Amino acid sequence: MGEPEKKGRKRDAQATKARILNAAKKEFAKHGLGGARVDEIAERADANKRMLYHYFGSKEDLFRTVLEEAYLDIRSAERKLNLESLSPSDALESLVRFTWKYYLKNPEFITLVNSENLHRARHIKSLTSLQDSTRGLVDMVESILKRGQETGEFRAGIDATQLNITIAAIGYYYLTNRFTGSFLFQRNMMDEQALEERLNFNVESILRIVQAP
Amino acid sequence: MGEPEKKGRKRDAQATKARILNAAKKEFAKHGLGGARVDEIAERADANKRMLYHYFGSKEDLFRTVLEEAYLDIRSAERKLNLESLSPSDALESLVRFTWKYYLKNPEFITLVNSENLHRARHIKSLTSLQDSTRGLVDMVESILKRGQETGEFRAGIDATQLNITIAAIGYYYLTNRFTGSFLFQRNMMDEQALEERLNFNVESILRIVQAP
DNA sequence: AATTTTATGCACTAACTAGTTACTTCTTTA
DNA sequence: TAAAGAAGTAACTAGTTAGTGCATAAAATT
Repeated sequence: MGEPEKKGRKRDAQATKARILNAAKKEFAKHGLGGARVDEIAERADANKRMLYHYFGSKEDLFRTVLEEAYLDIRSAERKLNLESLSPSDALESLVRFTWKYYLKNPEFITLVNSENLHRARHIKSLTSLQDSTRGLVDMVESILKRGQETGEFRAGIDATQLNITIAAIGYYYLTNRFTGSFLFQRNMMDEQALEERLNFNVESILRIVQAP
Repeated sequence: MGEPEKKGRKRDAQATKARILNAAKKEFAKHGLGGARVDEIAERADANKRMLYHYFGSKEDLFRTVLEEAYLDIRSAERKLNLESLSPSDALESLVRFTWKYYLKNPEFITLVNSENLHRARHIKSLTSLQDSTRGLVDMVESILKRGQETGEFRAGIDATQLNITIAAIGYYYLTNRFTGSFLFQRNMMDEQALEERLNFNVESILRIVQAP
């Protein structure tokens, strides 16, 4: 009864906008940009389609906003890890574990990124804020690598962007292809033990890649 | 003038089927299952839509056939590598390089797999032949790992499926996300030098993951 | 040559979809 | 409290889309 009923609900632009955005994220993640239905988004947001167009302009503009929020959210969460305060190895391990868990808890992120790449990244092209926060992530890894070289833990000459891509890749690929993978490999890639094994394999892989001989 | 004109073309079921399949692969890869247009496929195949339904039953059945062919093709190409005749390290390096080049030359493969995973792998679920050929690939890697342990090149306890997934991941992720990546990292991920650097990074990564201390 | 089977083409439909028009209701503030 | 503006709704439109009915043409078979 504490839930706001549609009839009795007070007018609240912010809240309506947020509901639409949230419903859109789910719908776009589930069906991709092409497969998503504007009517479905409006209905699931418990809002009117006219409101959706009022606040977001078009289906594609809505998609752009959803993408922007998704990217800003993961980059913001990464910054909160405070990797500077950890040893280089621990910092890298933390990042691998965080990335994995973020993908696991936010499976929409992966599908949204896939969809945006199907459309050749044309929606985010105008969002330079995303470039800045990405630069921040690369800098963070670069500084970890530098510290690791200084302590002698890590070898020299590792490209921070390449390592970043690899850290994302080994989690992302496993999870985005979990449906075909579970069928083809004939093992349930999503049961608890399988997930734990994969994460451990990934942590070990990244550390082996950077470790000094 | 040597090209078969639509009017004068002799009837050839096999050829028509193949043209439709080829056009479908391109269309599905470009727009995903949901975004692909049946009319467009028929037109690009220089065939009639009626033929498409005659041979393939439905859009989804056509998609299934395209997927099956794509998977069988990569698995078949992998088998031809003859990795058994190489040293364990060389075999693994060959597999990494081959996988990368296959994705690069067949970008539709990646998009098709992404699309199938968006649909929770429901189309390939009936195709047990794909499970068999996947099993073959895992066995191949397993045998390389075993040989490597025997020669002392590789450490023990590496899971062949995990390694397989990682080999695919580090190439696949880079290429499927090349559009968002090029924008976010502000570097052209597809220029010749970038591709070469990535491939070298990947070969080195895989070898470091398996190498004995 | 007659008959059957397979390949091809056009025109149609029923359902769906992004976006809009025209309107009402609530909230704020001059 | 009256007016202005913001929030919300229902019904509609114009264009698409997957899939089909039906007729015909070319091979294959008898």
